[in-house]
Amino acid sequence: MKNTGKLRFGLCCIFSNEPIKFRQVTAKTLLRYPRVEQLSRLSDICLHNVNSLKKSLKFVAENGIGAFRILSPLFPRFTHPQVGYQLEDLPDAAIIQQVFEEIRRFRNIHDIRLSFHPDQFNVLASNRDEVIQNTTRELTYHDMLADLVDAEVINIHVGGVYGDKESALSRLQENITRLPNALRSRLTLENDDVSYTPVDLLPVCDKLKIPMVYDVHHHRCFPDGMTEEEVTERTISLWQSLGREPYFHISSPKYGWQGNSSKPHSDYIDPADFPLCWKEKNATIDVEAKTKELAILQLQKDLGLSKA
DNA sequence: GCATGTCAAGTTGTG
DNA sequence: CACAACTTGACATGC
Repeated sequence: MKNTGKLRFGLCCIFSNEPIKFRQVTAKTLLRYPRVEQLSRLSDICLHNVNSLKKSLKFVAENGIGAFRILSPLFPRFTHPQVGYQLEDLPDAAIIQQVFEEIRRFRNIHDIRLSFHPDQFNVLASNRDEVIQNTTRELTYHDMLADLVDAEVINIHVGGVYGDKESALSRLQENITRLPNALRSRLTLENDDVSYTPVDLLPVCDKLKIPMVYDVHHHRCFPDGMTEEEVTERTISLWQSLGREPYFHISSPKYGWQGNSSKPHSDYIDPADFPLCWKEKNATIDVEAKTKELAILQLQKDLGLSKA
């Protein structure tokens, strides 16, 4: 993989101002129609969404943004037990494949780093077999998409503690080692704001050779005794030991840092929240903010990293 | 049109 | 116990 040797920012999933939209459909709606019509509706949406993805990468490349997080329901309800489907079931499968091909080429030429962040239902530490099976199915879907677009990272949280963190972490490790190799090589673990800190995750990541995505906002919400500098260095060495570029997340809290249980993301990133030790690093930083691409462009400006 | 309730899924903390 | 929060609102319905 090409490496620019610079800090790059990542846009998460959707746009604020830019007229690029992704479509959705619920299982409930689909279930009102016979299978043939379900597939035809799904095909329309999937084709629309891959075209939107292509536009997204174009925007990203034109604006000096180096990474893009792809929204999980790019193919809505793909793994749903009643209405789930395969790519080849869709009437537009061939065209969709062709758009994927264009996306892969574009990504490669412009060195755009692609990732996924499967949502909170994916819990590899669960003590319920059903949850593990659903998670595995969902991660396999993400891995298929990752193949189609040449994405590097599938990033998840550990999830629950179940009153015993050691056991949960050991189940996590057990379940990770059972995943197919290709999927495992894309998997990353992210520290969260209520249960698992970098202190919890780094030893597991070292052992399994799974890199950690360091979310500094979560770390500030849920500190663990390590400094931001220490975690940054450990994160970098983990990724570098695998020959890969480190991955960070940044966001600003909407209602300040006062002991507020509710911590929605702010519209923009306060440059004061950007860790000094991240500057000059060779790393990718996903920007999690309500105003999406506007927040990235503003942050690039604030930090003197604008394209121009 | 526009306002409002709903959507597959897990887990936790707050009020 | 109900609900919001989490990486992200969009969609369906009813007026």
